[in-house]
Amino acid sequence: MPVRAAPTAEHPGESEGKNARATTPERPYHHGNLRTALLEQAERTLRERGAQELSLRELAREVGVSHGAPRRHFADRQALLDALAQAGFERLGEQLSTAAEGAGEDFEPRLRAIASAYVRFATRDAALLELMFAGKHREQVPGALHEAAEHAFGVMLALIEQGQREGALQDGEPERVGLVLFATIQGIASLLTSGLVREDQLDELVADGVAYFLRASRSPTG
Amino acid sequence: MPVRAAPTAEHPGESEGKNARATTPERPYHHGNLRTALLEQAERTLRERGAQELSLRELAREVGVSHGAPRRHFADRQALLDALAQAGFERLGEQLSTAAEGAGEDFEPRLRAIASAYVRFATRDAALLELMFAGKHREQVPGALHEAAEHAFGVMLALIEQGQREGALQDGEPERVGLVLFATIQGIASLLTSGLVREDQLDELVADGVAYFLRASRSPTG
DNA sequence: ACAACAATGTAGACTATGACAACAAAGATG
DNA sequence: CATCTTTGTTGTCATAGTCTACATTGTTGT
Repeated sequence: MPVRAAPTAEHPGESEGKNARATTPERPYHHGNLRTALLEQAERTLRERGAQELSLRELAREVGVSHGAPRRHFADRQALLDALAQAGFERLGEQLSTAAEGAGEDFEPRLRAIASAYVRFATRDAALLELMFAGKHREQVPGALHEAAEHAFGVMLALIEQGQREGALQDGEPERVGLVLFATIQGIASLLTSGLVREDQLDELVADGVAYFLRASRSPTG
Repeated sequence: MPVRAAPTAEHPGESEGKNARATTPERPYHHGNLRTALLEQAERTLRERGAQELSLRELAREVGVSHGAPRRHFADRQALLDALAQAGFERLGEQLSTAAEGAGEDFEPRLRAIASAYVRFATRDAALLELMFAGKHREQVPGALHEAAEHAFGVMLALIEQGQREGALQDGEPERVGLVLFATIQGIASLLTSGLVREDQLDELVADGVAYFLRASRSPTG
């Protein structure tokens, strides 16, 4: 079902050259920044209908481009999903950063702010977060994705180091301490997106998680 | 591509009645317990190639049944996935139970055993665990699935209550305390399946997580 | 025994998708 | 302005999910 009747060399269509402009909005042959447009539309669909519903062909249609076009920017469907996940980690990193900065200088408020921001992200973009942590038990985790994830984790690391400098947290490898915190928060997000905890239990759970982490970090090492 | 050339009323085949047995293994028209067979094969494929690769038609082929047959047992693909997730939660619950029982009577060893068992499950059945926590941000979480999940969580709850009776944990709603523990462990599993932590970091991380939980539970409430 | 009836499988059709290849159009480059 | 590269387009193929009509078997009530 060609949208416009295949203009071959023999049948140059209605010679929609530089003048015929009445019939169609006359989209240019080249989209301009198709890749970005696809990613944006994909993010919308992802949020509204989940990853399973994401179809390259449908995206192409929605963006107003032929079904083969996306292939120039994403080798296959998985490549698109990876790009989405990467963008997700970058956005998450930014949101964690701004949350931390917006919470003042002190360690504890910053910690709470980061945890809240993380969970807020999970609430608003559940499907995206799922995608970001979808291991796919895939052998090849693309480098760029891993890097973006590390960067988001880096925000937490910096916070841990601040906590240690201020004496609120015990010393020790920041990565190791950070992973425990990261796991707790991501676990809460996981319980949320899976529907095992309701949204109205969230604040309490986040507060509890942070409180446990802080309390443990102040106790003598066992 | 019919495996056996469509025996219609006009062409009753070679009248493969009760005697003709030389040509084919002669599968009975009714499989007997197709549902189970499908689930088992699905679990294998899930473990080896992930959920994305799961195809009803391929399952049907592998089990030796026509492509429409699965429909009698699973309304659609999602129903199969839900059944897999449910079975997963049931199996997880069992494994947590046996781990706890096998660890003696004391609270702390039991806690460690449960955490280890959980993470072992995540290691062996990463794709399945992903499926179990795939929120699908679906409005309708099937009741049976939710029930199975609650049951698995119940094993943790019982442990929490034991800890409280023995004074190892503070008092408080067990559900609330349990969620923090659950989140931490599931978060670790999440980091694992997503590839953000390597398998050789696991033991340490689990030990840390449990230690944090225990230490926090013994400190004065903040 | 046997005649409905329900449960389970089969076969075919339809649409959609992802992936690929051959071709067309526009930009970039010298 | 000729050539090369990038980006889109169109057509094709295999496969999947889903639905419908039909076949076979098991079950049940009489």
